[in-house]
Amino acid sequence: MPSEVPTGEVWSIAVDAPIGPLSYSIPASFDPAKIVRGASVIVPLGGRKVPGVFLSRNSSVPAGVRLKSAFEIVEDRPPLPEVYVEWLEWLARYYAHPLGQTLELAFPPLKKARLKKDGTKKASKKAPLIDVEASRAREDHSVNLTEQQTAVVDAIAGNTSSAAGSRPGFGVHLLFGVTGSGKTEVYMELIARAIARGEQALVLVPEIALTPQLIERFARRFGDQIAVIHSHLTPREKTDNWWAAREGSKPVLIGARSALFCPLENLGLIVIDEEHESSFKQDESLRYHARDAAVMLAKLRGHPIVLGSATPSLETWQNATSGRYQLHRLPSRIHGVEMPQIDVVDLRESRDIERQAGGREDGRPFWLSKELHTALTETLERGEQSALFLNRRGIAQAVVCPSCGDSPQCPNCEVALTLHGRSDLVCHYCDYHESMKETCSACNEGEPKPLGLGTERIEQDLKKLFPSARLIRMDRDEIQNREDLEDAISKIEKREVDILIGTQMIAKGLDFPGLTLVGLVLADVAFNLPDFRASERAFQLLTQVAGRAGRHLKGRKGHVVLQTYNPDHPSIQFTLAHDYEGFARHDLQFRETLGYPPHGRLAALKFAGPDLSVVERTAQNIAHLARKLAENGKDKAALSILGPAPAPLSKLRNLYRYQILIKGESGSAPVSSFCRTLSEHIDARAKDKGNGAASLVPPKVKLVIDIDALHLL
DNA sequence: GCGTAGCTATTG
DNA sequence: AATAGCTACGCC
Repeated sequence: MPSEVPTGEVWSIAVDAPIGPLSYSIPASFDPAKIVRGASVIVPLGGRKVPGVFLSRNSSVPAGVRLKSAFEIVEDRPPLPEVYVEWLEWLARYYAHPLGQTLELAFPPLKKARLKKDGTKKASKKAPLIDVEASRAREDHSVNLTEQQTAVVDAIAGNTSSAAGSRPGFGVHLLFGVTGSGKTEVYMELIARAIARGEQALVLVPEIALTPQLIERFARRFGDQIAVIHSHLTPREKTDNWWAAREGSKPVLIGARSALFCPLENLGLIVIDEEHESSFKQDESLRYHARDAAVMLAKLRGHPIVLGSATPSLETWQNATSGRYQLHRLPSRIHGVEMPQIDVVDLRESRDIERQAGGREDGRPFWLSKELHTALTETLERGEQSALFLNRRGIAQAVVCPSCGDSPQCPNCEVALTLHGRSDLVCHYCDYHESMKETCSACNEGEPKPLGLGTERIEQDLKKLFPSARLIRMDRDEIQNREDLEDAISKIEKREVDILIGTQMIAKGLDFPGLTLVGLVLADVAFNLPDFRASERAFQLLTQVAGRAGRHLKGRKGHVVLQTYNPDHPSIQFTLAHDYEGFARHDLQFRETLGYPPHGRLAALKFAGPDLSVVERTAQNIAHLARKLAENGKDKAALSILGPAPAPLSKLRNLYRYQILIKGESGSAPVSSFCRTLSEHIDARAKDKGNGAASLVPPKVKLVIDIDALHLL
């Protein structure tokens, strides 16, 4: 009470720390015009200075608190538009993340020593005006859309063509079409119309798809009117692009997930391409799903959002077929290109395919069927390109001692070590590696033998089998950064490669005219995971990989050879038939019987800590609390608490992992609000510690709440 | 006696 | 998340 309150004004400010908003007094020296909800301000917290955001004027000063004064308004940060504040408040609530740390995402990073600097943003201001004329010119390039494409554009943007007509209101539109059906042209026409209305457009794509090719494609249509944000830009480039979009000098912003947080005053359209991609879900800090968050933003702002995919997530498909979203189909590949021919090879039938590392008379390695061998040979002879896909790196999945059955495990993780090179045993989850011993270290007798298959082994075998073929391997061992990826892509485009071997890295978005054969070496890898979404991911992956074949062939189909031990698996059967809708019907039915999303919602409570028994006990305690809360709550019938159970990967990087799943029935989400309640109880118990109540989550155990969790491993 | 590594509690 | 404050230990 000694510090006299300078102006009497007290504001609730969301600070950049994992705590709720706090109250601060505002010095009289502050420009009253700048003290507005959404403005960025620097405040004292503990012994330091942190950024915060004005929320609201406090009518009453909290009792028993010595207020501190805010330091200064951050001049080089534009205040957040109200609609963005509301959206970020929703995000923070829904995903149970501290508000201050959520709001912070909507600003450019703060300079460490932030004194008055005036130059920073003016530099970026000058850039915009230059290009307007040039981009005008490009706008005039009218693009010929097919009838179907035009119909979709009109359905989304309203029939009045680009003339400044009425603005289309909120609506979620699923653009459902195979690769090559022309989704991008639809996006671009919608964007062009938004620009014509004087609005901005935001395009989100998976980070991996944010290639120069993609940018170029948009640049050809929109010239310098586009800003791009992704994680591989330098901080300077990022800041420049952020400002160009923020100030509206570039009407189009293309970016990965995080670009969603750039506040665009005139935003009138959002496009989420490849909406099913799981990389749209952030797996740390604010665990948001960019697609869902974008839908909420569009709703608050009142404009359309377009989700595009050939294999929509079942969540989106459910919404589209139930009428919540609008479904638009682009049924055929344009320019008369046909879907590839997919042949299945049943690995159970071909006895000669059994693991005989030595190979066979014709020199074929054990993993290569006669059918795929023939197809490869013929494709090589035609001078065309092939791609072999296997979602597994290395030489062998594990090594096993033939005399005692032991196989070396990672000391830090609960997984087998993978063989790389001649004798390198590597853990795919941490950086651990050791060299393979001559004799088994468990029994001192047997000589460890490689078991299973990886891309590196495929490459080795192919080198022997086709000595003159030019091979390239694309997996995380070979392609470490963007540059590697671009080099590889350009090599393939220049036809300096005959056979491409890769993991799912090659599944996404790559489009090579010379590629006519795709071999799926072991399709089973995709769906043999202990996750209820494994079938969905497998179907999407297999369909995408298969779709790489013959994308530019005329009068002939691309060829896909799919090797599997489970030819009857739904993921495979529906892939063969190019039948997404059949797959969706099938898998949705399965999900319904178990009450899994999209029938209801799911949240995961994930525990990790160095001591197994402590982690287990903590999980049990929280599960107990959760069950008690669920019983008392009004939604008790709609909620079920599953577990705790060890996570499928029960130990990673020396941390033991447990999980509790919170499952809520269909309808809107009580799951999120239940988790918030639960989290509040846990926090409250932690505060009560003084009274002898032990904290529910001991310091060594980390608990994260993952709303709408996507990865349950 | 002091210096410090590790752990806890707190932030208006 | 960052930090100030506290405790237990190590050292000459």
